[in-house]
Amino acid sequence: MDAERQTSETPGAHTGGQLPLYKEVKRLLTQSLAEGEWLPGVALPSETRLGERYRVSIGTLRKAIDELVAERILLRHQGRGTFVASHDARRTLFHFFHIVPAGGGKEQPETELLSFDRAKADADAAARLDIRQGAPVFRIRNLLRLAGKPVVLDVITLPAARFPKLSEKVFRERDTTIYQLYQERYGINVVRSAERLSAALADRTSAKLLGIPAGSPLLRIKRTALTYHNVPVELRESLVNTAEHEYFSDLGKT
Amino acid sequence: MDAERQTSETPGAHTGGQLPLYKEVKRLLTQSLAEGEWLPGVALPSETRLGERYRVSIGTLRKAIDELVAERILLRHQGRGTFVASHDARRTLFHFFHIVPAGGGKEQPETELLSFDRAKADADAAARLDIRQGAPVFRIRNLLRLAGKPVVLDVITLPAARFPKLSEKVFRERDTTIYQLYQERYGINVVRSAERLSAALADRTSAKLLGIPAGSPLLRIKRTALTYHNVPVELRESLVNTAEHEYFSDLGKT
DNA sequence: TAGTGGTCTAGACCACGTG
DNA sequence: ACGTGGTCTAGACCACTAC
Repeated sequence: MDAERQTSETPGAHTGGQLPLYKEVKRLLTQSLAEGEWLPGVALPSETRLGERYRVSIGTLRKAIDELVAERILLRHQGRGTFVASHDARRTLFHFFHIVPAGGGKEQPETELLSFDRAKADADAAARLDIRQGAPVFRIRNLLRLAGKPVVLDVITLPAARFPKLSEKVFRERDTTIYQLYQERYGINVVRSAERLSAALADRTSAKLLGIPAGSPLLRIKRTALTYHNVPVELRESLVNTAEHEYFSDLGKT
Repeated sequence: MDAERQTSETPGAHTGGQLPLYKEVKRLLTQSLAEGEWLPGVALPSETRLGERYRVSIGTLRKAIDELVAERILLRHQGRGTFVASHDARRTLFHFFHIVPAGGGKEQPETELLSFDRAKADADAAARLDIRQGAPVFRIRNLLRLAGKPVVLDVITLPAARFPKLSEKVFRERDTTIYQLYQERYGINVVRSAERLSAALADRTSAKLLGIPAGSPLLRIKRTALTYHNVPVELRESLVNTAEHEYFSDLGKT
């Protein structure tokens, strides 16, 4: 792999360091991804070539890629190549939008921008975004409709430092998903999210926007979206009217 | 692997069938697990021995086990062996109990049995448990306390056919987790769960049990618990007071 | 010391997608 | 026909655990 590791002459004896070689390769691959060497949607060099680049056997290289594929950071297509996962509408829907009709199936939400503001990070947001308290953030509120009916109210918090020159205009005129916007305009690829759920009652404002009586029960979702190396890039608090929809969670799924 | 597959003499040419060899090995391993050949907590034969048993190379055998480990059905311990995942209190807490204090940390819940009844499966339960409508089921209601305070109200539905001679006494006298009970008494090992969440309002009964005002918002969790081969074995509907707790969901976590 | 899983390598062949 | 990922094998050595 590197000079220190290459001292041994016998094959299969490369465990000199404490970190397995394939983990190191994975780290280097992730780093290249984070630096934008391979952009979302494009194919990586072939496994043979990557093996040569990192001076590891193809088996070791594959093991590194295996893990990135398991984390849905890379996608393999037999006969075509290995690709950087890209935020098309389908991926966002399947991996980051967990609201489904109670009956089953899955539909693409339509988004309506309600407001766009600048603000300062409070203590909680700062901690979760790993920025300092009081740092400038953008606050975006959206209303999401499913089958034409309002179902979700989103409040998004973005660290302004990572999204230079973001404006209401950009948000209003986009015709892509929000994660596609981050990706295309800022090179930020959201690869994972962690969510905490609770129940709440609709206040007057939320109720009116969602077209339900005040005091109706709502599902509250607090999400942290992460990019490569588990760096947080977005906070989102969603209020969901679960009268006709549900949040679907299936861990351990193969 | 089998006669048909062994016709080829050259190594590395075993892809005669449509299913990869390691998938077939995985299926056979899962089958042995489901049949109780290796019980929860015990070590499987060594990889070398299993490779001989299924007449595959150790690499292929390991790839089959890799997937079962990723699904948390097996556990590997370097130097000790590969073990069947077992429902001790810790595993249940970490992999099947997603309620955490809003502040963080994780605590073991105490369970109080509220009622134990026989009933007939309605259409929905029958469909989810893959049994016929009207088939006999057990219905168990539990109150779960965290740090001494009531937080969760559980209604469990079990297909009676899979749990012969289950009685209130058994449930009342257990000093283990419920999934340990299934495991030890019925040889049923819950390995995965799928959950659907929504928000609801506390009715009078629930409110009284949880010590909150009627009309308080509650998180409703509908869980299907599955054993090997994704066979459903338990339904559970939980009502959670999320005033001081949250449901934690982290898909895609490595 | 012996046995187990963990890592790494090298090479052959198969299946798929593209031209 | 060619290049890509997918499967399978065989063997060497390392790291950990138990005795």
